[in-house]
Amino acid sequence: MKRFFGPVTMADPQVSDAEHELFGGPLRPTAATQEHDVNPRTLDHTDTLELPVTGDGPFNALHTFWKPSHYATGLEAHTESCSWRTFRVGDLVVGVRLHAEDRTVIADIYTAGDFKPADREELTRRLISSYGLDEDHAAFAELASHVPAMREALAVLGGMRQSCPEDHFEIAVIALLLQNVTIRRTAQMTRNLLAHYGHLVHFDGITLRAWFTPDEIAHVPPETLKERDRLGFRAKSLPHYAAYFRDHSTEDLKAAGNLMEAVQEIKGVGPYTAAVIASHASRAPAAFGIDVWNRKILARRLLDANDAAPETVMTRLNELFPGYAGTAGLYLVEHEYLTNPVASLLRSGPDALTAWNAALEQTGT
DNA sequence: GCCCAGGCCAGTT
DNA sequence: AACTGGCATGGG
Repeated sequence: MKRFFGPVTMADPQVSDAEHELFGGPLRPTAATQEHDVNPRTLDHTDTLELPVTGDGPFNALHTFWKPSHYATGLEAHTESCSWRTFRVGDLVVGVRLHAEDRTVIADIYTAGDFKPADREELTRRLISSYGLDEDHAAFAELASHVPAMREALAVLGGMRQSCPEDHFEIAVIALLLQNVTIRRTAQMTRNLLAHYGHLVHFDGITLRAWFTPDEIAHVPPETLKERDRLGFRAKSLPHYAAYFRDHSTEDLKAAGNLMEAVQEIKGVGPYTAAVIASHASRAPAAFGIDVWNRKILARRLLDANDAAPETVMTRLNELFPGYAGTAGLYLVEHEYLTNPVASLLRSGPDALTAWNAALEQTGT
């Protein structure tokens, strides 16, 4: 460990703000920040998948892969024409480079060590599902085309699908970290968890983080999550999340009669987090997790008010887009951020990649 | 100091 | 069932 400034104590555990600066956020003073050089694990090109978009309706590759409203995690990076993303497939860490040619998504796969046929099949299913490549989109497009408040969003984003490269556990953790904090705090907690328990990989010229599995974090005591990772009251919840998703496979969850109710048995999962899991990982188009952020956006766009009660907003959303509240909310929120994205596209070219990689590799463990 | 963030829970009416 | 205070933390 390199120490640039004074002693590093247990009370000085946060990761640096180097990548935060890269991602465009304001900087806090970093006088005593500890900086480590971390060697990412190199993944090799092992496969190429060609995935046709089989669902009907238009397909918008850029805005399916990249969502302007999503905060930076280091798990993915995007340029105008190409995206990189990590996936956990069982215990494997997989790097994927995505681009689209018309209605075919081409996924170059990078792994360390053996990549079995079963892994290939699982990743194929995962990619198709994560980006909704087999989902019909025409019905929503038709419905939305008749709602004036949606017209502009549909014109610019049409063909965008819900994206959720996260599995149920991963998206549940994201939603947990969003609870009752600013995005700045969410990003801080995400950086801490991924730096401390995730993986750093390098493939196709880019360095990215990868998630931890439930097994890899289930043993971490709440005190550590609170004091070292700055999770606040969420520190008590994360171990419950890890245990639940360790013990309930994706197949179990799909078989659950009512997923929204089922996951609320987890301590720290309420209506909002359950709806995020359902609408994202389970891709339920009618589910929408309403929070103080999207509530205000939807109040302006659907009710011509600066804010409104959540029930009022949900009633309006459901009456305008029956069966598609989640999809409609997605379009309106992404449109809100399109001209001023939370995490911008990477410029194409070696300089931008070099800066990106350096920021991730200097962030502490 | 006080208030608010991309909520949830346990304890009261 | 519907309210309420407390929970952690950091920025404005």
